[in-house]
Amino acid sequence: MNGTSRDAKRAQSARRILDSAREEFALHGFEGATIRSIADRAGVDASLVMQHYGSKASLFATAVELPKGDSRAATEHLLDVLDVRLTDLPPETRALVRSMLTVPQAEAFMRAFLEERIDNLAGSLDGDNAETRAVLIVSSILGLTIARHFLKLSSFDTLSKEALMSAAIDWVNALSTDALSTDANSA
Amino acid sequence: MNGTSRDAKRAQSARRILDSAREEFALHGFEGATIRSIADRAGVDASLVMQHYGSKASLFATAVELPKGDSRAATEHLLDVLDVRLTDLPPETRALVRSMLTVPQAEAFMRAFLEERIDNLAGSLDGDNAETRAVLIVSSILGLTIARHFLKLSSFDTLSKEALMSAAIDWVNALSTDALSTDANSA
DNA sequence: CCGTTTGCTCAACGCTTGTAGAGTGAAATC
DNA sequence: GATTTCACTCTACAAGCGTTGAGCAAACGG
Repeated sequence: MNGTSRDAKRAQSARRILDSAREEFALHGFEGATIRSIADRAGVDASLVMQHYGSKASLFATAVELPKGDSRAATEHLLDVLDVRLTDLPPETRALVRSMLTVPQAEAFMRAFLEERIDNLAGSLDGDNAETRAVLIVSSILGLTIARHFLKLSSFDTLSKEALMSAAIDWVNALSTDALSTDANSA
Repeated sequence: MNGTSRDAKRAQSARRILDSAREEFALHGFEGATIRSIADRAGVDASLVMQHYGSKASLFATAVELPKGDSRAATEHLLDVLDVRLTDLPPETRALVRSMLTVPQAEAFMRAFLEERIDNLAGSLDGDNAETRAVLIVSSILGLTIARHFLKLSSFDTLSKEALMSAAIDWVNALSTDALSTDANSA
């Protein structure tokens, strides 16, 4: 009448596999990570990975699934995002970003995600050119994320997180409060 | 006594292969592009690619080699960079960026490139926190480039290039002229 | 204690990949 | 015009990949 020992064991290994997948995808991307490397990391045979998740693609899809309910993106929330992006990234986010330039599926997912972010942000910005400024903000945070966590530019070791946050906040505020002129000294 | 017909033909096919390689690497990244797909695009056998460039890795290295002599990066030049990043990217740059998240070699190359850019820019900026602002500028241009040319966010279709340039210039100017306060209303 | 179920491993497949070497046919040399 | 040279193709190989199905041992239900 137990009924938990077997199921629990299966669920546990499924979880271990998923965690390993996230880490491998985060480290090496979709193509770089192999079913075997994921299985090895989980201390398990490669076949078991298939039996649990069907295919490498669907494993990636579930590994990259974001925690959900993240759709509020007002300006104040933006600072939290910025904070997170400057400190640490969860493995599922790292996995998604790592593969977005080489895997069409990940690219599409990322595009949809960022476009939603831009729409929400543009809606909560006052003044002219709301969408333009929203695009600028979201793109810049993306660039900051990549430079910091993937390219690991040495400046991020040297500079304090506080200095970066402070400058970034000022700059986001500049864009958020419509402090922009409509004319500039172009070359 | 001719001596040019054969050499010329060889040089010509080498060139065609290199162009094909750049395009394939730009489209699919290092791992996604195959020697065979490159050879096919060049209308040539896969073995010839090897005989010309030795290995896939060295082909990628030469395909990604930037035109050289691009090391001046003053603030005014920044606007040109921004302009280029918002209009079109040469295939070698696309190839490099495409693979920078999955190929360690490309990642290292990109890091070195951006760090040099940051150093130069920081040197030519006045005021406090020059390096912090330089990091912010360079990272943001990177993000803009990725969002525009790789993720192809729909906003870039809607918005005019001029509007984006104008906003981006204002914003770069804001960062360039030290118009930042050192305090902000954080959450 | 028996028969069944089932989480897991083993061994193997078909395919694609980068790469190597033999072969071919036309251009260059004499 | 015979011989050499060489740009190029053909064929093949070894390794790695995702994926599959048979088999095993432990957990279950009676």
